[in-house]
Amino acid sequence: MLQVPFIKENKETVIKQLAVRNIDATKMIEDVISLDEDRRQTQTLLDNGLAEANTLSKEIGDLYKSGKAAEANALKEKTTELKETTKNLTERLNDIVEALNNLLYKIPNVPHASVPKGSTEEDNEEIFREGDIPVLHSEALPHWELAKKYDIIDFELGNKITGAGFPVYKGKGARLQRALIAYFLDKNTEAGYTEYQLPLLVNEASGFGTGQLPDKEGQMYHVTEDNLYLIPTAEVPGTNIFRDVILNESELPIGITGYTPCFRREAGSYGAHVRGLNRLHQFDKVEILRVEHPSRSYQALDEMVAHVKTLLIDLKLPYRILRLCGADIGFTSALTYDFEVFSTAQDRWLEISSVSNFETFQANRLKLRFKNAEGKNELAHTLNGSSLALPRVLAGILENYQTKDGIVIPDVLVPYTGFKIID
RNA sequence: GGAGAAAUGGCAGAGCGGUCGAAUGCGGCAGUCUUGAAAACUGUUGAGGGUCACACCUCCGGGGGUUCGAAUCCCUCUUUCUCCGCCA
Repeated sequence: MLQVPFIKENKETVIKQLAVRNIDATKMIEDVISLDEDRRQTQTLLDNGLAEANTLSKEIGDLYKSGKAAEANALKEKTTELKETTKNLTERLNDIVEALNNLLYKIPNVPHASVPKGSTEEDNEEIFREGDIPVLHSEALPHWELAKKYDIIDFELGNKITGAGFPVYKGKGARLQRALIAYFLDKNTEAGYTEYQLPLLVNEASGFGTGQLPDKEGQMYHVTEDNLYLIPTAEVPGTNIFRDVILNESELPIGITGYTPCFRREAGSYGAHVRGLNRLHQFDKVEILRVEHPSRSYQALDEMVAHVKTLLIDLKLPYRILRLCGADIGFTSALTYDFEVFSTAQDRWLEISSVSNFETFQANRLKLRFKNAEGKNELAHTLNGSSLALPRVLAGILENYQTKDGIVIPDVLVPYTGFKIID
């Protein structure tokens, strides 16, 4: 969430930049400012009342000690009224703070200056493209057909065991999946990220910290019995490592990577465009995540983008990078680059990574700070990105690497799979 | 799942219902000393709100209560530890 002092100091810019998301935030911003004003006034009134009560209590204590019980009792009378006032003020303050927070939760992050305005995902800006699109033989198939042909992914079996969107990977399909996970983790570790294994269920506070709660709980599976949520991405447990943490400046930057299954309800999305591996309720993803000094978070974002590029170059998959427009960028993000792999057999681009800088938006919720050079606590910047999301990479490999003899395994993966072809 | 014990500042660890934001030790930071370092000594060292800056207010796991007054008493939740049961 945005910081109130920031909103106050940059009111016009905030409104102008939120317009990039097609939001007219004028009223919300003005309400925030006036609620905050209200908050401070009420707080001051309350504080004065409490100060008076404290003084009275001390006097009463002193009077009792010196044996003047009668005078003490007289003073007690005065506290009754005071208690009533402070109680009312406390309630009023709580209401104001709640209203203020509810409002702040509704305001998305301020887009970076480079984010293009736009009304649909069509307006995302392609900034880079690399890799040759293979020319496939005439009988080339989409990946769900290939999965069936080589018996490596069983969607029907998943339907039986769980339901739609929970595929079962079999034999070389399962092994290829594991190979990709291991490969990505190794590459990320080489690039300086520390590997973590994280919980797959998170509590409410964690969901809140990264912004999935309170508004987007519909995205997550909820275990009501224990009030826990299945993670939609490793970003949630990963970033919450740093909830309520004050780092030393010297500890920055921090980079971590982790593989987790991800669970998403994806309510309401059905149809041809979600066939096969294109959109699942459970999928695997390797994530990279950073905590950065504000002064270099955009440099860090560039480094993350450069790193993800190397993975795709190594896999020899044709890809492009999009700078998301205001209509498509996530609620918590200031700037997001999406990576898409070209799926030849489907003749379409598949999103396989999303790399974002959240600036202080998450840190503010998380209370993730570092002690800066002046010895003051300052919010850090958080960033994360997929490196990479498995199913669509798998789809890309199956489709782009298919030959009449079978699916050729990309060279860099062979040490991990132990085989060179799926046939 | 059952029975007990506990939860205090970066860590360890005191704390009688009033003067406790909290002793003490360690650690951290600054300084003295030293060619430099160590040791020793001196000082300093939680977070949030508020203010131009002070003042002032809040926070001793979370929430609620008793009281003029709560880290201290009561209720409740959570977590941790020990024992039992179950178990990869």
